[in-house]
Amino acid sequence: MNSDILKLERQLCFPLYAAAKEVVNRYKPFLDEIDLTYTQYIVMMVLWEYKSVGVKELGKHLYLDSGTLTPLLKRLESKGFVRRARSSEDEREVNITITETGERLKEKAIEIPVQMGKCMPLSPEEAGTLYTLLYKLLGQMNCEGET
Amino acid sequence: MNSDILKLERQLCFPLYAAAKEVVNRYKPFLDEIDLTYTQYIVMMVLWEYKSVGVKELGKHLYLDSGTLTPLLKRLESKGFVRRARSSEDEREVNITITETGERLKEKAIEIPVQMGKCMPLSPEEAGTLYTLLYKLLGQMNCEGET
DNA sequence: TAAAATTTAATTGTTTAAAATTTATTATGG
DNA sequence: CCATAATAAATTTTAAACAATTAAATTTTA
Repeated sequence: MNSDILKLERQLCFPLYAAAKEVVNRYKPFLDEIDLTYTQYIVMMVLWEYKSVGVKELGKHLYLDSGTLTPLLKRLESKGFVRRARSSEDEREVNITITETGERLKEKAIEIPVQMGKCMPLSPEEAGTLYTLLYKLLGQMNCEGET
Repeated sequence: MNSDILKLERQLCFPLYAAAKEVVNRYKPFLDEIDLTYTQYIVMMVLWEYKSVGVKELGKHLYLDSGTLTPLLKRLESKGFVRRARSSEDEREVNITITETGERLKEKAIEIPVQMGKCMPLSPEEAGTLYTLLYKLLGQMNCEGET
């Protein structure tokens, strides 16, 4: 009757799931100030870096698909941070381009990682280890080969 | 112009957020077989261990509130895995009790952590380190004292 | 004891997330 | 050239998550 296997505290998935939620929650007060949700924030991060990307490409960066991105990008567009336009070369593609307003948002956002860093109860070495392990997990997880 | 700070690959939050989603996704094919979502699965884990808990207590275990749990528990009840009943001592409280059907589900679920373990591209030591760091993060995160 | 404060779930509204389907466009094989 | 494949985004559906509010019950306190 080895049913300890199913205890919550034996799972690795649970602290991962819970910690991710908690961290996203800690961002909330800071993100509220610039009128972004966490997911909108990471979309903006990609745009601050690349200025213009297709929805598909954006999804590849963020591990998200059009079902999540389409409505989210429409909200970002209605806030004026982003412009959506079908590509002229390939009309199946929609290009997302950052606006001037979106660019200016970056100046306010720059403080967020700084503030959040202060909340992290991990040493730089621990944070580095965590980062490495998470990317290893993210990149190599495999239950009967896919994507 | 130090704007590298806002690059996606400089963030710790992002691999955490993305890895959590990926891991939950990997559970899906296994959980589909026993007709549970991931969140329903962790609720059942608590119930397999404690048999009966209040909504409040359940939320404390899982870092969830009644806004998430109430509809989820109603779904579990309609599947027959759980019974909901107001406490007679304190009628504000709702007690969640596992049913016989819910108990039997455990026998099928027992294979899931075993299967998932095989997908983990981490050594036992790495998994242990990750586990420790995640719980440290979960327990000690603090941006101007709260909960 | 009566009123105020607190606690507990439930409800409502918004956003995120993924699967499945649909629609439009582009690429390709015969 | 055309029928068919494949691709890209959008839409729909179901579920989760959280904030804010409401409603009911219990405790505190005046």
